[in-house]
Amino acid sequence: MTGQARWLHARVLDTLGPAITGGQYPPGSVLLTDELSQEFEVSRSVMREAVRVLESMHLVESRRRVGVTVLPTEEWNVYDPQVIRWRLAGADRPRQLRSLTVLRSAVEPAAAGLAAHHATAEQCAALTECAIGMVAHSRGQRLEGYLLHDIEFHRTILKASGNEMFARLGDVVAEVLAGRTHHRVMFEDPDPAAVTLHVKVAEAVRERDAARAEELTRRITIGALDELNVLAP
Amino acid sequence: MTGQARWLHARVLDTLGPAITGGQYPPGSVLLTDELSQEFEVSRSVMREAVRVLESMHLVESRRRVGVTVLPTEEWNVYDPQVIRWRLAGADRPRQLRSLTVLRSAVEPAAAGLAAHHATAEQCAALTECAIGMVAHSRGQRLEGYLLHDIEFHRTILKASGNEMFARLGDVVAEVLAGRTHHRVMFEDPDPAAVTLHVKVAEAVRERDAARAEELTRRITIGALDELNVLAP
DNA sequence: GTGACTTAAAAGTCATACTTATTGCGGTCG
DNA sequence: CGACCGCAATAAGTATGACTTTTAAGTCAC
Repeated sequence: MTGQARWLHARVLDTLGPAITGGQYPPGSVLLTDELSQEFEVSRSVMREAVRVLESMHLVESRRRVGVTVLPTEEWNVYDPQVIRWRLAGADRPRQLRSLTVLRSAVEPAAAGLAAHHATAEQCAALTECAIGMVAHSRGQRLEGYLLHDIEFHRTILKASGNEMFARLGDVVAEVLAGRTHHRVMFEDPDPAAVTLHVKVAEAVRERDAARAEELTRRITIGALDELNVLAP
Repeated sequence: MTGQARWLHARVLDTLGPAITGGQYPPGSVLLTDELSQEFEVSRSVMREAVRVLESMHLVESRRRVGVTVLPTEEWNVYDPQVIRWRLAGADRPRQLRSLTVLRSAVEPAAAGLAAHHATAEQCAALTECAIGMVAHSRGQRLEGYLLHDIEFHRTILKASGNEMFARLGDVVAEVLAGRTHHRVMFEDPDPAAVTLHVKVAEAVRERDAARAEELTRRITIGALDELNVLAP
């Protein structure tokens, strides 16, 4: 996903970010810029830029004569896609997946309702196509293909809502869906009920039935929550 | 709110950030680090740190031999509290308030439902106190006092939900409520119906009635949306 | 024990020299 | 005339050293 970052400060962040969100430096820990720059074998300027980025994510706070202090979890910018990725890669992935799924279950039904009003003809077509793709990949251990269509489906709904805040959650939902798929027993086909629901949502949006789109999407997200409760009670 | 920032790079951001989100440098514009550092009379290192922060917010992208390019709006980290503040201070404040209010109307009812399950005794007490405070300040042009209790009420609900993603929206909601109050005709008292609803939500949470808390909160947010539609149709 | 003074540690700032990637130009060859 | 290749100009990236500022913490006198 991130791949070998081009810039030094980004490469430092690839290590330091996950280390902080992963609890390797618990809140209250003090880091020293000079020490870190030696440890990572980069210049102070590079390390300072990395610290600035961490600071803008409210992961750390830099104070004179003290150092760089790791902030308590409540301060973190947990909506920052980078922070989300770091945390999903870490130890408290299950906890993270749960809170994100709860967020989904609040947002996506509302987004679907709005999408029924605002979706363009192209978006309606895209939804139908995604749903068809999901049906086509719903049997025979073709989870990767299924996942791609699933992600695109939800992304399209969020975008078609016409609300910028909803649209920006597309990446988050993609991470959640990918995380779920990749940590499930891989020979298990997706729930047929969920597939049907997606097809019906596409239908409801196309027919401008907001209430139905919202209700059907709610059932999808409730299903996702139930699944989590079964896997990690 | 921000007040004279201690660090130079932060002072640069206080000007440059709003300039970008405000459309003064439209997407595609190219900035040069050297020029900027002269313009702001800071060293290149300071300007580079500022650019790194903007980059981490996905407002700009830095490329060798080209410069610092302003990214299209869809790329921006619109959940970053700083970005939200910058945009609320700018020209498209109404548009921004609307999309945030829609987000509220999706999230807050769900949060209230969860709060009914998870709120501690202290949080229940705080909610009741806030509601009482709102009632007490609901007449006679005491909007500032009303606002403070209103903000605290919603912050408490979001926190009491027990979901970290919801909790982190407390600041956003605070900004929205403040923005709404400060741009309304100031001699108008708050809607009595809204006040009553808050009292009832506090009651429902205390009595662990999730469905009622959710429904009542939904009415509050629908009211907020209606209000927006009246003021800016 | 309290308060004022001193000190030292760490981040912040600045200037400069140097490296590296990339774009765009210009020239050559097909 | 167009396509391709290589060169040079440019702007960001990196490294380093000198200096400033803030502030925690220790010390000394009262």
